[in-house]
Amino acid sequence: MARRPTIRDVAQRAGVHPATASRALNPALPGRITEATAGRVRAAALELGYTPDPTARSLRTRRSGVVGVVVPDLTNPVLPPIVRGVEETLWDAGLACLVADTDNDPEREASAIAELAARRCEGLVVASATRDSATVRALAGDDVATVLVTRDVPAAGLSFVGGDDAAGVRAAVVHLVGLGHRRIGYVAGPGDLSTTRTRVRALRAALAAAPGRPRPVVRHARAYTVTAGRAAAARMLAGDGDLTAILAGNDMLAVGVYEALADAGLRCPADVSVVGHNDMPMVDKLEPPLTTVAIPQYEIGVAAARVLLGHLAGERAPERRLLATRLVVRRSTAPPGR
Amino acid sequence: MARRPTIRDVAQRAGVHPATASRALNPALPGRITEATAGRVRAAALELGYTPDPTARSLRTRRSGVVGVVVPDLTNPVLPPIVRGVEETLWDAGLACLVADTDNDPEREASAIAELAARRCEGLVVASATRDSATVRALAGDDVATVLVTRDVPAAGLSFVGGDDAAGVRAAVVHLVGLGHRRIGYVAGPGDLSTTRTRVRALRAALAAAPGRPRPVVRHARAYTVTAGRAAAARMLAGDGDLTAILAGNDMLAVGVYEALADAGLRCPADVSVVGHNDMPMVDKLEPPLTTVAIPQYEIGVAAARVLLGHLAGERAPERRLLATRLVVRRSTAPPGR
DNA sequence: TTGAAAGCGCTAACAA
DNA sequence: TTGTTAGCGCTTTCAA
Repeated sequence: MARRPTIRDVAQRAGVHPATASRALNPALPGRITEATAGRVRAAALELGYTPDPTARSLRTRRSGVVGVVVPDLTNPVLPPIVRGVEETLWDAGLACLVADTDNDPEREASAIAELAARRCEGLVVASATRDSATVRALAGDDVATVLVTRDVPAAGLSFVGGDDAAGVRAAVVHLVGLGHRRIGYVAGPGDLSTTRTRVRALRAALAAAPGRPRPVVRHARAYTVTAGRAAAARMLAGDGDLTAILAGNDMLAVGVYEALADAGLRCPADVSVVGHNDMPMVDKLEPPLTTVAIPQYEIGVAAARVLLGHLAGERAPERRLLATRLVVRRSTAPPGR
Repeated sequence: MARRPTIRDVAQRAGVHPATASRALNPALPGRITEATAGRVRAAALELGYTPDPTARSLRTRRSGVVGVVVPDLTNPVLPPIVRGVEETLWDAGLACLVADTDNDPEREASAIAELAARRCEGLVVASATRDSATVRALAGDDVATVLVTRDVPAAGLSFVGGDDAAGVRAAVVHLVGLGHRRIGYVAGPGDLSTTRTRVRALRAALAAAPGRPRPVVRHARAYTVTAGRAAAARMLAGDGDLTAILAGNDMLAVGVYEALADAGLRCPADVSVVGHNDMPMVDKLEPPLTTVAIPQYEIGVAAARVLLGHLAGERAPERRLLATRLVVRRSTAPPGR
């Protein structure tokens, strides 16, 4: 027998009907089977090295056992830990992950999601959504289980899992204000991402609540990249030269801020303190090591997978989970004017 | 019609037989179709929003359209660019990627590959292989198309794509020797990985060819991680205190070397020069910026995907592709004894 | 060029 | 508890 064994081969060998063999190998199916026959079937399956054909099973059960994972850019160090959390959790639940990278391109997001739907993914984990993504919003109408990660789409009625960014930014501001800073700038990411909005809003609120109500100075970078951060920080330093601290929308931008400071002949933290967001790998090795808002990346991935599993199990109501963030103080922040 | 349209719906609407509709929508199939009927079928498909069910198609054609990608640890910054190269190239060829992370665990590698095989992956891209992986070696006997990436399994008769590490290490040694270094240490990775072997062998050969034939000092780290690198470098410094330069098996280890030097009160590059391998993201932001052997990560991924596509197209002979590496000189290397 | 019939491997529904 | 029948949606073979 050169070809792979089928359930019929197993059944024949065990002297039972294919349907019986199927039930014996799959206890979840309706119909109790004698332990005796079940044993014979299992033995036959083992001897033949039988593994069920997932394609045939999918066709019959209408369940593919596959989940789509859509990421904006796997090269961004924040994402791999999240993807790992998703992947490991789903894998343990018997689901495999089809990963698609959109390169932050809405068109590629649309085609990726279409292709994943065409492949009959049972669920979708989407980390690439812009706030106004029509593609993602359309998912809410579909019956496909969906969880947004990190990047939310307001009012889409979809589940969302991310870090509690507002609390993180608040802690960062409290930290800086406590050190004595009153002139604080914020290098934000692109405005079409929910993360940016959330963080900027939290910044404004935190400053409004701080002693002396420092005026928020906000500049948007064109992307969450080092070069974009450098450019935005340079503009900020040119416009508001008296800043003593700069928060960055994420760690990539923070590295850009470092570069802009160096360009301007300013030292960190002696002249300007810097705070990042995400605590991505390696930022503790920068000079100076970066103070940043740590988000539980792996746990976010795990939580997203769990929420998705809930939807696949029949839970219809969308869920929002904000996981605790934590300010990690390193050497990029210090009292001003030293 | 709440349910998705099938080929029968399309056929009915176009007034033809399902088989005809199938042929009309899939020109590659045998049997020429009149442009007139083909047009009607296409129109019907468009109106109904028909997309073929990949599951049913797979069952019939025995092709899943899915490729498995097995990585040792997505969190390692070298891998994401490679995975992106693989994923984008395969996606453009109409293949989707199932990604599995083994966490550097041979057992998980075995179960991942088994599961991917059970899911009828048409091909496999394996970046997790240890030199003696029985699981991977068994793939050579199977008929499943396989490409090893970065980590080879000698004599397995499988295709391999990676960087030209030997040339890279040679260039690094030439660079150090040119600066005047004669006492050079090598912090190697685990010995069960082909990358480690290749790089260590290249180091020995390069030193043997250098003026004065410097004696190679090699210590193995237990894993390609910062902490393991730090420990190995500490042992090395304790044993051979007169080293003026240390090459590291990869950039993670190099960061560990930085830490061990700091622990020992030594400065880089004033006291000891350091060279890494891979040029992973952010190592140019370390203090000092790391001199390292750059491997074309994304291109390696693309090349691996291309080789796999070749196998899927019928090419049986295994292929070996070593992509050019390049020494990137930054500030972690300088003449000795300053 | 098109239609008819069959079947990929599995499991759901029903019957015994 | 087990067997029978049928069919998931598609494509392939064969016949017209």
